[in-house]
Amino acid sequence: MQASDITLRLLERLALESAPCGVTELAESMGLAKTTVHRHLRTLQGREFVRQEAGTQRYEPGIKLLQLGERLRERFSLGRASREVMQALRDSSGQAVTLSTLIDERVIVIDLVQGHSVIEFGIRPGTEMKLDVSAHGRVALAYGPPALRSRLHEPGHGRKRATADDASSPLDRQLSAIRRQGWATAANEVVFGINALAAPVFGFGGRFLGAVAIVGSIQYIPARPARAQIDQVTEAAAAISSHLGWRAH
Amino acid sequence: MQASDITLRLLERLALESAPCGVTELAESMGLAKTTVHRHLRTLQGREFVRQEAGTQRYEPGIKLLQLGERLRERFSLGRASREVMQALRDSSGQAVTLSTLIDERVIVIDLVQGHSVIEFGIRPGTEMKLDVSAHGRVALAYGPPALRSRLHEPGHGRKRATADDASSPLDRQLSAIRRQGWATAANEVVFGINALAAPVFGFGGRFLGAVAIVGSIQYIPARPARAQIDQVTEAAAAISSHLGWRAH
DNA sequence: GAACAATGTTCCGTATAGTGGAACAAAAAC
DNA sequence: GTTTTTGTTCCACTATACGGAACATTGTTC
Repeated sequence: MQASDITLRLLERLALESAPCGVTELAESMGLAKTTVHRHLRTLQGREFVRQEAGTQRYEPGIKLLQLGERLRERFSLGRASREVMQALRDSSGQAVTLSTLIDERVIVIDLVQGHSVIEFGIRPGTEMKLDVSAHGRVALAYGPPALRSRLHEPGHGRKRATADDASSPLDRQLSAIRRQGWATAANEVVFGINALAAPVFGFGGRFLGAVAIVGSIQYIPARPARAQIDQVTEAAAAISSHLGWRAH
Repeated sequence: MQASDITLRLLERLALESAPCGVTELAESMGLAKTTVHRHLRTLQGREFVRQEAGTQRYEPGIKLLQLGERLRERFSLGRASREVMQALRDSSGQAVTLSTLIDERVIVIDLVQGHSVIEFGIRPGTEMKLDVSAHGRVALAYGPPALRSRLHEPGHGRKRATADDASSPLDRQLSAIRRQGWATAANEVVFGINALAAPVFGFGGRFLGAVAIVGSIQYIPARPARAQIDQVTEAAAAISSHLGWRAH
């Protein structure tokens, strides 16, 4: 569907841009006629998805996207109970807290409680985490559906493995270790100098739903975290799980 | 533009719904053929704006909207400096903190720091506040561009006034009072039992940018707030202003 | 201050591309 | 097992979106 597709591309483009855009500029970079772009912008404007800056006549995203995005946060989020637990974990650990869930077999960060440190780390909600080079991703691999593991072979998703189901491969040993201890870390993997400590969240019947993690400088979250820090995270994860109807034995 | 408009309406509809929707259901409620809806959903799916639930084949919003919405927060927000100040205000006041700004002459809540109370109030980012029956709105009226005041006469925007520019009208007296004291409240106006205390934020050259407010039960924020509480809010507003390049004399 | 080069916007003919009825397959309800 | 739902495909018609060219406004340059 051509027309609608152009509209969506335009919308996305405007939202990702950090300043208002002109018609000509957009038309050239998207390989379309000025007229076409203009007509699409009008349509988007009609539903308040974009607005036109008053002084200059350039276009920028409207508040509709903000409203819809905010609405979606609640829909994807694991209930508001998780927010309270996350804030408590932030207060006790002093680090930023992230919550991820599986959407279409991809690990997506859906919520973030900023840390109290001067320098704030921003893992934007909506960000996809790599499966095997992030704490969230490794927890998902260890506790999530087996189908996830096969995604590792897809291009762009982590290191290749020699054989498809080699139980003694380094990755599988890692995952067993994660299952045994109940948590995972990823020091210097996503960003150098940063570490994350994640633990799984389960729903009714023990179904894997996602992971909570604290994220911070490796100075505060060492590669081998302290017992107390680990307990804070695993207990927070267990607290969210119990709110969602699953009590660990 | 018909096709694009249908796509946008569908997108909005799906985002506002709280559960996945079926093709037939959508088609009937929007007065379109099943075929048409299906084709549009496919297009939306192609750009990851919607996804299809695995088990049942119903449609629901994808993560794209979440990502774009999150991106917009930063764009509309008054810099990340405001977040730190807002969190500090939340900690010192114990109440939820909201930040609003003017977009197209409308007062829009763009950021929210949740309070620590057991019951959390959720003024969702993206929400538009009424001009003369909210603390944010009244601050905008008092300090914002004069054009705002004329919007009061539009239908659905607050009480009508007898004459267009009656300097001695109750509203104008209210606004003068707000300018004199530097803050506004709105007890029991938006929601009964809830009060808000707002103060203006200025940018470079003293241009009005928006307002910060604490929001909470009238039990904690009385109709006539305590001096200390007022100072907390006005000082937070001044702190944000100074980050944005305007230092009150 | 006039000539210029940008911008966003409108007009309009043409051919593409989106619409919806009817038929399809595959589940869910009875 | 039958019936009624669901999501999906096929296809002919016509509405509809595309883009070239001309327009109206702005800001720039000499």
